[in-house]
This record gives sequence, C-alpha cells and structure tokens, in this order.
Amino acid sequence: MFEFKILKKSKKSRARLGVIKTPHGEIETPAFVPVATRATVRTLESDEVAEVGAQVLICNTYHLHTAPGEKLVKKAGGLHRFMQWKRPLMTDSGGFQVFSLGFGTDHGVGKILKEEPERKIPEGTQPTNIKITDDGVHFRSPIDGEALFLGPRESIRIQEALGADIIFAFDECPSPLAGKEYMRTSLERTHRWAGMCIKAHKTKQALYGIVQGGNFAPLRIESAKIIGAMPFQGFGIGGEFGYDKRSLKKMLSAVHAVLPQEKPRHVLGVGHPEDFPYIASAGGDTFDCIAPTHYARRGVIFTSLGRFDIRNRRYLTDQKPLDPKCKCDICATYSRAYICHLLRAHEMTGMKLASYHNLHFFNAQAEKLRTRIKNDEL
RNA sequence: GCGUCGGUGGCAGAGUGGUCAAAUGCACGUGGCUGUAAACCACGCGACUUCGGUCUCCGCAGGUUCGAAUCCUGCCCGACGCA
Repeated sequence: MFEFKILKKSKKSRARLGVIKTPHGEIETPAFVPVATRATVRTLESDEVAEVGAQVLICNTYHLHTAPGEKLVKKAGGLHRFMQWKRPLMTDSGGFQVFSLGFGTDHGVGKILKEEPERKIPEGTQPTNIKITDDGVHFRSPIDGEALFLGPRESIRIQEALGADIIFAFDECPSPLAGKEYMRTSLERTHRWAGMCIKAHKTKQALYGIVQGGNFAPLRIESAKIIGAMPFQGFGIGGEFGYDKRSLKKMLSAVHAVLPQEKPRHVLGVGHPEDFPYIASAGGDTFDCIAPTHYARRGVIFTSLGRFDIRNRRYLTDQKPLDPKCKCDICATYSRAYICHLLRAHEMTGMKLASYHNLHFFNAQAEKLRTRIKNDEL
C-alpha cells in the first residue's frame, strides 16, 4: 500500500501540498526527512525523533549492510522494529557512497560546491578506492578494507530485507567535478541500473527511480524523461544542481516539469534551511539532509535568525535559549550557556540537545512551507 | 641535614652543544562541512614585520664556548630515599 495524494497545487509556483500514504502512516508534504544512516538519528532515541516532529527517516543500504547486515535486521523484525521507529522509513540505495567513498574522498569535496567547479574528471576514470563497472560497484571499506560489491540487484535485495516503506534505485551519484563526457556515461549506466532495479524488485515497498545529470540541463531533462517513463512509484533527484541556490531551483523545476506530476519526488541530500523554499517551489515533495544533526554535533545551531556556533566563548555567559522564537523542549528548558559548556566539555548531552533543537527547527521550517502553500504564499 | 632525580611555551611531554621560536598530544582560536568513513577535517597558536626578516624565550644568577634549552658553578623550587 503506497499512495500519493496532491491536496493543493500552488498557483505561484510548482509547489504542491500533499500526503504520502505508507504502511507505517502518512507523510504530509513537503516534508523534511532526517537522516538515520545506521538506523539511528545520531544521539537521539527514536521516540525523541518523533517528538521533534519527524514524519519519516532515511536509512542507508551500504552502511546497514556493513553493520549489522540486512540478515540480522530482517531477523530482528525489519528496520522499523529493530530501531523502534513506528512511522515511515526510506532507505537510500548506496548510490551516494559511490561518490562519497569514491571521487568525493579522492578530491576531498562534497557533492555541492561553493563556486563554479573546474570540471576535470574525464570519462573512463576510476576513483582510487572503488571500482565502478557496468554491473555495479566494488567498494573497499575505508575502515577495514573489506571488499563489498553493490549493484542494482544487490541493493534492491538488501533494501527488501531491511524493509523500509520507500526504497531507492541504485545509482551513481556523480561528482560535481565530473566532466560532461563522464556524466553522460555515468548517466546511461544509472539509467540501465534503474531498469535492473525494477526487474529485481519483488516486494510491495515503493521503489523510487533516481534522476541524475549533474548541473547539465540537457542531461537532467533527458534523465527525467527516461526515469520518469519507467514504472517507479516516485522519484529521487540526486547529485548536484550547480553552485548557487538559483540554479538549484531552476534545475529542479526543469526536472519536475518533465516527471509525472501525480508521483512524489524526493530531492536527495539537499536541505539547508535557506534551500527549503527553493525545493518546495520547484516541486519537491520530500528532501533529506544531514545538516541538522551533523552540524549540531559540531556546535552549529540553526535558528530563525540564521546559524551560529554555540561553542563560541561568548555563549558561556548567555542565559538565553538557543532560539528565543523556538518552541522546542530544549529551548524551553536549557540556556545557551549550558549547551555551550557541554559542547566545550565534549559531553554527549550537548550534542544531543543541539541535535534535538536543530531537528525541531528543520521540521518546523517544513511545516511553515506547508502553511505557506496552504495560504497561497508560495 | 645528606643523597638521588628533576624544573621546557596555558597544560602534559620530547629535545640534552649549532639544523630550536623549540617535536607530539591536549587546550584555545578561525574556517569548512547539504542522499553521514564525520563527537570530524584544515589552518593558526611568543612579539613585531615593508613577509625578507628582526627581537625576546627553556626555574633564577653567573660562567665556559665562535655558538647553550642542552656543559660548569651557585641559588631557589619539587619528588623520592636515608637520617
């Protein structure tokens, strides 16, 4: 059972208000999706993640295969039961690790760059530590060197064992440094893999296909046409979208114009607070980002007035809450001074309180998005 | 009181005649982080600087030497042992 219902379409933009129905409940969209790579939103219990307003989480195929292994998760009753998360779940296919453990590591870059990249990865190049073939990807764990092969069939098989409500096709997330020729070859491979994923897919879990093409508009459009025509129940849009926010919106809009309107779209791995309106107005329904939790552990607090580093000395004497406008339990209870102290002292509680607040903030921002669409403001 | 060992940058701790403004770690500071190899990473951390350097610096005071954090003498302080 999987269904997507569009409740309202904006007249001002491509934004839509919707609801995704899954066996584990509904997701009001646009929705922010916290990242729970290894079956946990780091530092938080599943109950707390629910408390903070998360409707759905995304876990990771590669990392859960590595530990504890999908067999064990299946034996434990599936991901939901294993991690005691009662709401919907997604699993990412491992396609992002093709980048993050490949060229991402080689060049020390993330998938979104700050400035116009000097594209330099020529076609036929392989990353140092992994090998990309037509059948899939040979990984080598950066931790213990363990060899691991992941292709479309393997990814789907693992994701079926894990048992999330929404699963993703295995793709290659291309590097933002990939040259156009590399991008084209990679894209064709990703498209081939998409077909293989559909063939391999046996369960009732919703399978999303992934559109790639980097910052090359014609490739993006082509990808959206090909993936959009395949019998997926939803779509992921992955990779990079250029180095500024405007190109993100433009590219997403172009892709969403091509994809079937009645199916949900998930924007993969994008979602700093300032990106939210761009994603939603470009037609995105769900989107995940590690930012709230990843940054929280390093002391970066997201607020209605922007972000700041709570570890800064001056907050040691600041008795105000993290964000005076925030309605979360942390802001109602604890001072900046306390959280500043905890983080400086490397106390885990500091990371947890910051994570809790940031996640609340991100979810509240997503809720604002929905309200704005309802009120014809977006 | 005698003996032994030791006193190095905010802390811990290398160095034991030149290559030492002094390893390394921690702390501190700045920057980075967008489908999490991430409680991580990079850089800085005596002062001044026209960025080529200049000055001050290894408990204190003297001395030896072309040259001392490093060797010698005295003093101060600490740990341990013996009285």
